[in-house]
Amino acid sequence: MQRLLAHISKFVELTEEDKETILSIMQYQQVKKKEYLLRQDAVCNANYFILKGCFRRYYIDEKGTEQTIQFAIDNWWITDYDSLERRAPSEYFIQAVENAEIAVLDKRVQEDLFSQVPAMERYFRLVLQRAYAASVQRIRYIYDFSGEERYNHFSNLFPEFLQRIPQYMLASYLGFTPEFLSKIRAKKI
Amino acid sequence: MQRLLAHISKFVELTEEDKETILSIMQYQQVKKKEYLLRQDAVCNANYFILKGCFRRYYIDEKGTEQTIQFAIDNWWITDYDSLERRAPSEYFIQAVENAEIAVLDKRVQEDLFSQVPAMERYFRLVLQRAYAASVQRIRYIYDFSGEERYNHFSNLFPEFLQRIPQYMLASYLGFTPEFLSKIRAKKI
DNA sequence: CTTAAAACTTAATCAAGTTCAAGAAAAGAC
DNA sequence: GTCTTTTCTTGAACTTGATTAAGTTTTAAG
Repeated sequence: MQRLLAHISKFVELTEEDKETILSIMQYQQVKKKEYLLRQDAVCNANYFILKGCFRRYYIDEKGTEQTIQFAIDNWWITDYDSLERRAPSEYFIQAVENAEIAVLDKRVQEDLFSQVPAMERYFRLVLQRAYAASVQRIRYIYDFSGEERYNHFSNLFPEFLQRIPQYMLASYLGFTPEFLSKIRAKKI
Repeated sequence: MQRLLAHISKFVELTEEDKETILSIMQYQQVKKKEYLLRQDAVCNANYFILKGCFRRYYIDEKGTEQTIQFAIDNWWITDYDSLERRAPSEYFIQAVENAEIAVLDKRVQEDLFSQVPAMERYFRLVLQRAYAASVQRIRYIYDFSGEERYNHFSNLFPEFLQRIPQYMLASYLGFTPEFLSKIRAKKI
């Protein structure tokens, strides 16, 4: 859980008391590969901070294919904010891509955390600001670059990551089919 | 400026004192069509709330073409969070698409606002949560639907909007060329 | 009212990526 | 270790949308 406190401390100042409050309100949890934190049609009940490992958020499209819309690794939060906030059934699955350790912030105690540690409100504002900017940047990548260019860019940024995830997950994340990814890779060799 | 207070009040509770503080810190401003709030290579100095009118955020791609990455209308905020927060030169232009009225939150007084009205920190957290969810949803639209489907969806959601903006701006926002938009429209008639 | 600039249309050609289908390789389960 | 399931590959036919270039319409300016 020290990773979580370290991450928060990069954005806001925390007293020792704040740290204890955070640790008392959030839950440490181990998650096995392929386990779910959220399934389609369920209401999302928590925000999850990844201490170690990798998760993905995906949905099933009209053709019945899984489409990965987000990957999250160490030091990222993953949730469905829309379902979490509106208490509405989610369209998404959140699944562990590999064995992982997480810190859980349950919706029912989220408000307690904000009132006891007001700095956390600021922390989430800053984290969301980054997430929003990254998401807009991703739209720009989709518009500006071809599938092959996006693959090259991704594999340069996260070379070790390529080994950890199945190609069909990466293909849908990058916005093309697994067959096309296969062809891109064939070209390199 | 009452529109701004009304919008904030939808997310958090404000006392009369809070309202006065907000009004004293934020600046009302009129903007003419085609005027800029931000230009490429400048550092973004404020977050802008649109009281009335329409703005767009765009960049110039390698081919020298303007690509509109965001539209913002009444009751939305527009800025470049990345430039604003990191104090780095922006890659974007923010321009009025039509005559507009805005409320300006200057970066230099933003912290004063948050310390005097802590509810604003929460308000921005909630606004950013929505903006982030909307941006991810947009990626999903790009992946799931064809250009024609995205145009139909947009024109059903914002029929009056189609009349207000030039087609080349909409085409780049939806992720295709003006020529292609022209073809889609020709098919309908 | 006239002219220039900005925005839009049309059509032919081309490239990027999908679909479908079949087979090969890797990874888990027993 | 073998069997089953999951993941990856290959190729042919097809679709969507980009590009280029010329012409038309609309808007704004003097």
